[in-house]
Order: sequence, then structure tokens, then C-alpha cells
Amino acid sequence: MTIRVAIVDDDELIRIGLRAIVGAQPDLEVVAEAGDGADVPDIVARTRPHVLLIDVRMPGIDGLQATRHLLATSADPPRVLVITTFENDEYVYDALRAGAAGFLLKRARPAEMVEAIRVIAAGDSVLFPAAIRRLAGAYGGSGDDRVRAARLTDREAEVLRLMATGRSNPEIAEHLVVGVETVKTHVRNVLAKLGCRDRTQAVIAAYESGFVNPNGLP
Amino acid sequence: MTIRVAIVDDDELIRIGLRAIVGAQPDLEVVAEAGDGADVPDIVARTRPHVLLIDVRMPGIDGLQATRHLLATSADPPRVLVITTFENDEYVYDALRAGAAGFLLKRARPAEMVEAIRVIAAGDSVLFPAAIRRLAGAYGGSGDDRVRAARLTDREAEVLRLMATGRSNPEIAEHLVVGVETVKTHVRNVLAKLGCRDRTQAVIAAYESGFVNPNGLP
DNA sequence: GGTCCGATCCCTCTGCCGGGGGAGGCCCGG
DNA sequence: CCGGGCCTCCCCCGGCAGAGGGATCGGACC
Repeated sequence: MTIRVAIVDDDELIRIGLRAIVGAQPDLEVVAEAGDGADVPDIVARTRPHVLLIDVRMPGIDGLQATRHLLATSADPPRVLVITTFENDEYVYDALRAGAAGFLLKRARPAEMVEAIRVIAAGDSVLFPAAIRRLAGAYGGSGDDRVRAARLTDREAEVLRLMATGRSNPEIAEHLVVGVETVKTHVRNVLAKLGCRDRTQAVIAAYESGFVNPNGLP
Repeated sequence: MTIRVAIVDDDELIRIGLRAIVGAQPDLEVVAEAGDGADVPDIVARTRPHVLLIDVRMPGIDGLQATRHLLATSADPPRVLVITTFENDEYVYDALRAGAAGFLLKRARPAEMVEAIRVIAAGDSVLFPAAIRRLAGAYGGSGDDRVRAARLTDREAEVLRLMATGRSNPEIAEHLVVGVETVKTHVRNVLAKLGCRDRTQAVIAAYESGFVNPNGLP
């Protein structure tokens, strides 16, 4: 099956280069191109790409915003591969946090680029699976049973996620920059809503209901 | 040309393991070892390694600070490969932002580790997806790694499994028909072997390493 | 304007959890 | 035979967790 690729970059030269590289592969196909992040929802809806190559830095709607919006609204979003010039671009990390599946350096060799696209399209492997899933899960809506049924508030969900990283109450407090007492209140509410006796049971519920996931897989 | 590798980790066991793995490769050579991030500038200046393996989490100067300092002061710094236990460790993001070239999971297989070192040493191919893919590599399906590496006894494994069902120590004791003190001893041993602070972290490790799984699947 | 809810913080108090010891019985293997 | 794992149980103790109260503030909603 050919992998459907969409390219979004404000620099036409980059688009031409990427199109040439991607188009030369028998198993890859460029199904859409755009020069503005604002077009992303439209082209995704129309062409249903498997992989979306998008520049983090663009005038108007940048890759970060586009990614976030996409994962928040699309029922079956493409895998997002962020394009960047500098490997230490701070936006990249924000993009990854927003749910991007990986990133690609503009100066990477063509063979590396297409390999990255294939890897990303395969979906189940790659970069920071757990972290990405967690973040994507926070924005997008993939299924929890018990946790979703608990109707946690944003803050409570955040606290549960931190509990599921093994943090103690003081550590969560530090991370959220609030008092320990506040965290304890949230924890108490989470436990009550989930019907759990202690934080360990809550973390188990989080795993079992897919609120958090081990090493990958939706 | 042999790739010169320096290893910095506060855990001597990890250092021994890495040294054994790296040293066994004909094209890799361990030129320095340290247990404290404070030693990094010194060993880098003295031994001029190509690749620096460093643990993100260490008492005193951690990998993050060491990396930052190194890249800020060294004229020709080594490529930094960060060592971490959890792939979603928040420090990892910070380390990458600080200039690390990639990260290595402690539970990765030796072949994946040396491959990662070679990729990093090659320098220009800093493509994360490709590198990470080799690291995360064959992860899926059956991978106890962390838990298996802990070499738990039968009883300890049984206790961990019960911990992962959300049982308290008294409940585990009742289930196993032994005293609570016995259970506490097993729990203590499990925590020590897994390097966890509390039972919640142990349960997370059990899920993340596939020792137990949500809802099904091998 | 009043009500409800979410987020924040504070207090007390019970108790299990987890660390650090030690100690006896068992079976296996050198 | 005797050492070493493993399982079992015991004591002491500091500390955080979790229950149960109550309080303030802001925004959303009516």
C-alpha cells in the first residue's frame, strides 16, 4: 500500500525538493501541498494523508498550532512529521508535546527523509511512543472507559497523568507549581471519582482504561 | 577509526554493563568512566571522546547540567548520548534541548546500544526517528527487560503481579496465606531490585516493561 | 445579583507504607 | 557437611498518604 503524504511549508523551494524526493519513491505519494498552516484541516479532510510533513516555523498558522488543532479535531488524524532547520529548534519540542510523531531536519539526506516517513507511517514504532501517546491522548479523544466515565476535571486529569509517572504528591506539587495540599485535594477527588482506594489503584485504572499507555499502541 | 566512548553514570553496575557491551565491539573503545557529572569537563579534556554516554538522573551534577556546561565551554565537544530509564522521562526533553544528540534506554538491547553509538558518532545523521527506531527497535510484544533484568525470585514476581492488581500488603498476605511481614519483605526486595521508591512506581514499571498488560495481549 | 463549580490552600488524624536491621528453617549444590 | 539462596517472620520508626473537615476566590451560568 502506498503511503499518502501531505506537505505543508511556506517555502516553495522546500516543497519542490520534498515533492521530488518523496515522489521518487515507489511506495510514497504526495497527495497534497500547502504553503500555510491554515489549509491543513482542509487538505487533511480532502486527501486523508497518512503522513503530514509540516514546517514548525511558518507565518500565520505555524506547524505547532496546526498540529494541535489537527489532533484536537480530527477523528483519524495523520501522523505528523515536523520539518525544521535546526535540530534544537525550541518549537520542535513543543510540537512533539503537541502530539507530533517525530521531526525531520531540512538538511537530512533524502534517504533518511524517506526512511523517516516510512517509520512514521508504520505508526507503532518510533519516537517517544509513551510520551506522544499521552500528549496526543490529552488533546485528542481516544478511548478511556472508566477514566472517561469519571468525568475528571482538566486539573484532575493532569494530576492523574503525573501520578501515572510515579511522582509523589510533593513532586506533583513542584511540577505544577502549587501547594502540596492542593495536590492532595486533587488526588482525593481523583480517587473518589475513580472509586479507588489509593494512588496505585488509580494508576492501574489509568493503564487499564487506556488513559495512559505503555510503550506505544493506541 | 575506532570510536572513543566515555561513560558517566552514578550506578557502577550500569557502568560495568556498558563497558562490557561497548568494549566488546572492535570499532568502539571506552576511554573514560566517571560516576559524577562534575568529572565530565575533566575527562572530556583529557580523553577527547567522540561520544559521551551520560545518565540524565544523577546526584550532584546530573546529565542535563553536564551536557549544557559541556556544550557551552568545549570547543570541540563530544556527541552526547543521554542514558535514561524511562523513555518518557521529562528530563530527556530538556537534555535534547540542551544539545544532546539522542537518548538510550537502559533496557535497550546491547546490539541496539552499540548501533546507537555508531549512529551518533557518525554525527551528521542526527535524524531522531531513524536513531530512535533502532533504540526502541524490537520493543513490542514480549519485553520484560526492566523487570526481567531485576531477576526477581518466583515469590517476588508473584507479589509484584498482585501489587499490579491494586492489592494492599495485608490483602496480598491474605491471598498468599502468609504473614504481612513476609509480604513487606518481598515488596521491599522488589522495590530495591526495580530501583523504585514505592509500589506505584513498581506497578508502572511492570506495565511499561510488559510484565503485566492492560486488557490482554502477550 | 445569586448560584454553582473548579482550583487553591489549611488543619487534624489514623495508619499503612517503606527503610533498616535481625533471625530461623528449608533445600540445593559445592 | 556447610554455605548460600529463598522464604518466612519479627521489631522499630519516620514519613507520606488518604480521610474528613472547612475556607477563599474567580468565572460561568441563570
